[in-house]
Amino acid sequence: MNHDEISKNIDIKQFREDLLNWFMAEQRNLPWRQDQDPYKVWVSEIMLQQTKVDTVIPYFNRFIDQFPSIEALSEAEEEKVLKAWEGLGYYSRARNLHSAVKEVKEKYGGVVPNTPEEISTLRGVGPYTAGAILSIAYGVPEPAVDGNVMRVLSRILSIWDDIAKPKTRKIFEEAVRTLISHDNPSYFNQALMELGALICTPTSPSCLLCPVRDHCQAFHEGTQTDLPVKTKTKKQKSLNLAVVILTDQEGKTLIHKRPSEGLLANLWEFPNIEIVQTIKSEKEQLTEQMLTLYGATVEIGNLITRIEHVFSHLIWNINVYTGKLVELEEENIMLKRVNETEIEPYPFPVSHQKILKFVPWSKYRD
DNA sequence: AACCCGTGGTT
DNA sequence: TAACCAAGGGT
Repeated sequence: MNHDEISKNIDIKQFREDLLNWFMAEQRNLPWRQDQDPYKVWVSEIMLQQTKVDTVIPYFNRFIDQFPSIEALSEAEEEKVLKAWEGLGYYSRARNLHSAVKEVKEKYGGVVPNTPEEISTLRGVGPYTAGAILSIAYGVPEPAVDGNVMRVLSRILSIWDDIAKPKTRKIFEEAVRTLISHDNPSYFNQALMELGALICTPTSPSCLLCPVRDHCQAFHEGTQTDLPVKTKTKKQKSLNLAVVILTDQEGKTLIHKRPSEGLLANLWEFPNIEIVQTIKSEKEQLTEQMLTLYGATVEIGNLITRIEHVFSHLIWNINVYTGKLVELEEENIMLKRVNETEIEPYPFPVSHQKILKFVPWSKYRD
């Protein structure tokens, strides 16, 4: 959709004016809108990926409090960064941000780069985030196309391409390049997203309150709830896990650091295995696998609870057992023996925070 | 391109 | 309640 096709249906100048006037009057007062510090804009944009504003606010405030600058974050230990991210999900965002901030410190003298080419090389900064930081922090007229923008513009411009397809984003980027205000790219991009969050919502948009409904083709044609077109996602797969809370002779409990790649990378958990359908019981499988995986000789006790945890793409059905640690072949960096007072610094995913509630700490408290 | 990667709120 | 949704990126 090029400039001529768009200007045929829309008075672009009037559209910008209506959108910006609405944003200046109605924008929410958010912590990352206090200033245009590129570092804070960056942190907020990473946290806001696939995550609601209300969820991000407390995390953002604590994170900036703890790591107020590029300098501070670049000197932090990864374990501390993951702990600050604990519960937010998509933990590779935290590890990528940490790594990219170190790179900005070393390679760019601590100054976030202000060109699309340079900023896009940073880990975790894709097309959306690059455009968001450049426009919001530096006033560069780059598109920042997220789910909101695709929903809003699919309605305004009556675009029926499937927004689930990766290449569709380019269509919207071209549209934004035509529409964007060069006087205020920051407010223009934020206004499109704010409109998507507050007015032009997915299921029941508040068209009667919309500042740009006069420009909206979908509103004119009554197709606003048919747009955007988005094909279905496939449903999650289910996995059966057995977790064991192993207690040693001193009454300490064993925790394990997950691998540095894949699901919940570098987070801590209780020893666990995937249960497969065989003749062997769960307890037998646990006993064997604890030896194979951890070099741990164990006696499995009772099933103490069952927990379900839903991820975006899979479901864990977890059976939680108690157990005794009889012998550990070797002490390992990836294995730690902890008691209740020592557990706090370790970052756990929410799935294991649920399990944490069932650890029988009281059994060996003095 | 298709799949992996979390979590919590809404419908 | 199952499905959907939210300021996406990496592989």
